[in-house]
Amino acid sequence: MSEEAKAKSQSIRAVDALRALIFAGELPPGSDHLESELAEKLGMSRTPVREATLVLESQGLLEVRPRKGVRISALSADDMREIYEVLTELESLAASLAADAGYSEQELSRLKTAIVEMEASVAANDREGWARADAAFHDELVRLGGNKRIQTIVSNFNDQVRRARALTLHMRPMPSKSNQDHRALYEAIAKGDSKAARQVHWMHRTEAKDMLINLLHQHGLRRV
Amino acid sequence: MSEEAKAKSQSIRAVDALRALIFAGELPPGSDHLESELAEKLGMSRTPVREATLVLESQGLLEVRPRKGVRISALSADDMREIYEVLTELESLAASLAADAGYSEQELSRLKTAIVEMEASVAANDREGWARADAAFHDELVRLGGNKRIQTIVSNFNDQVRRARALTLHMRPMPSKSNQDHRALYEAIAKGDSKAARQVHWMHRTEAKDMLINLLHQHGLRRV
DNA sequence: CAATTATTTAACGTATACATTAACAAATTC
DNA sequence: GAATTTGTTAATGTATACGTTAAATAATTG
Repeated sequence: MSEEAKAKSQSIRAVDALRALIFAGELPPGSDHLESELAEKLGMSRTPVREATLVLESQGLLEVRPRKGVRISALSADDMREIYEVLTELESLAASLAADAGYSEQELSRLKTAIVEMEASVAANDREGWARADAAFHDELVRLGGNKRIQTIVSNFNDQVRRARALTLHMRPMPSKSNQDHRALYEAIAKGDSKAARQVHWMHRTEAKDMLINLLHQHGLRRV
Repeated sequence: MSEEAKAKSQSIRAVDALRALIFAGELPPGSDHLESELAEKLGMSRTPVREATLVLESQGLLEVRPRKGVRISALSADDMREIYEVLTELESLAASLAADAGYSEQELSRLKTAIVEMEASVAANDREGWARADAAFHDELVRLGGNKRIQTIVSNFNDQVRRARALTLHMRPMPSKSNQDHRALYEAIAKGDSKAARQVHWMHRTEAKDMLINLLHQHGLRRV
């Protein structure tokens, strides 16, 4: 019943720690950091840090630039568009697959819970709560799709746009239309209507993408 | 005008060499290899080999299993289905984006060339030639889509199914229907009909997926 | 004799020393 | 004085030594 291995390797610790520092904004987008600095900051030698940077580079969170330090990725609006195009497509596929899988209401309970939480959060004007429930909804949707490759890619890309979402969370209107979309998607999946599920979610994500990109432009956020 | 840096690092050489060994079947799917063996085989120390295995693991070509050696990935029919689902979706998106981009016939010339080559190869009963041209067609399609993230993912996944494609190349009928699909896709892109481009390619890839998976089953290839 | 516990061993994970290389500065040449 | 060359330095890339850990084997106990 133990959760995880307690004794993680330094490399894994380095990956986790660097991710945390990046998400916390302590290693801001566009900033450069030497391996030796990071190693000292994390209290370990360069070796596990190097390994961690390779992993994080493959996930698009940073870029290893020999002799210039690792550079924390900064995304342009265009990068954001590219990522959202992929997210839109793959999540829509996941929605379609989930509908085809013929889940019972029981099996869709987490999806339902997330919807209820989003609605409660909107009513309470709680944006952070809404964002958490929204993330849970999308995670669960992709999980229900059952395709592990989609799960991996979507998870990576969500990490990459995490900052941009956090930045714009308070700039946008309360997402009430969004909640309607989620209910419609839920119904489509429950009914096993894969065409509708795909369509509804595709539109939902496309609107979210346009919203996000407009906000970035309006607020002059060239790279985040 | 020099092509590339001549002096590549050992890590990069290790990535290239291991990929080549995997594709050549010298490191067969499912086989295990110690870091030290690989290091000796490549004539370098463990360090760059370790770094290479991390990169290749992130690309899904192998799996690092502490104290059991790195295991070369072996894909089941189900893995193949997952990968093809993603390939289908993302290539179809690329087709749609390419159609929207409004390319001139000039800019579509490589696509056209690949089509002509595929037709000539079918006429000459040259499967290897057809496979090369088909790969060129798909690569160019994705390039025309213009989304770098799609290019990266599709390239990775193509690497992963490379063996399965090679294995089944001689089991399938000569792909003449396929050539019709390619022409139809070309027309849709040239006309700027993104809906049609997406649809035509989606169906094309879905049929290819079903064909491949059936062949794997029929020939009892449980993992490749 | 089965099951558990100790021992061994081999492979990995990490630190570290050092070689290599690219960026920068200085010096020299034209 | 500009441009090229040379030298310096700092950071990375690589090898290697060694500690750590998990798998396998042997030993022991009930």
